[in-house]
Amino acid sequence: MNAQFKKGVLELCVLSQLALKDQYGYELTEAISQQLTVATGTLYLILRRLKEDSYVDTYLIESSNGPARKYYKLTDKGKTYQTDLKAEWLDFIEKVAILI
Amino acid sequence: MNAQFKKGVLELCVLSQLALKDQYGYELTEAISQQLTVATGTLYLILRRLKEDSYVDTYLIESSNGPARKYYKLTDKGKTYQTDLKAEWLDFIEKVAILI
DNA sequence: CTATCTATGTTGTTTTGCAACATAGTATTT
DNA sequence: AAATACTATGTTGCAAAACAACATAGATAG
Repeated sequence: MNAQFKKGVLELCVLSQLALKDQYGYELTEAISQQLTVATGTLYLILRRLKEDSYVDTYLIESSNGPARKYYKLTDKGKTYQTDLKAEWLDFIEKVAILI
Repeated sequence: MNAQFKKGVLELCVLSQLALKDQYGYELTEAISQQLTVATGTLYLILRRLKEDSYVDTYLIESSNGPARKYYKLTDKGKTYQTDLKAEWLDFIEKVAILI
């Protein structure tokens, strides 16, 4: 899969998945991997960026079958960002459709 | 406009524009700028890459109002690449649509 | 006790677009 | 003649983001 296509869009995918419900990193990796190939480390980089920019908050929950899970939750700022970024994406692919 | 969204897609836009007809750099810049904001230097970098990879050939034509124009023409390899890349793009945005 | 699955994280590399700058021919205005 | 603007091509340094590879660690099955 063309790695360049994903630039910026993976972030939107993560935000949109978190808009559905709080999820932990590994869970997100599996959800997104059903559609797109993505390196495991990449998701954690995106999540760290999102937290640094206050788009998400995190909380730990114990797991019965492995290490504790770090859940990610959209902040209000994150919800706004997700809405804006999605609109920008839809506008973008429309304009590309005209060109190609 | 989100610069990251463009990664890889600008190349497809250039290839698709050249699939319509041979064009010179400045002409391509104006055509693509009608839909997407793009720095002038960026187009020339893409065109150089495409030539290095033998996706396009070039030829010079004199101009009556300015310097000579370097026209870019898709090679057979370039046509195949354009078709494949377009299919990959359409598949990609479909998968993103499921996630967001 | 070794392998496997779950789970999170770091580091170095590569690709690509952007801003800024450089060059140059032609035409128009001052 | 000089300055400005438009057309046209190109280079350089920088920043963003994904990838591959690696590191860590708890729980469980063989």
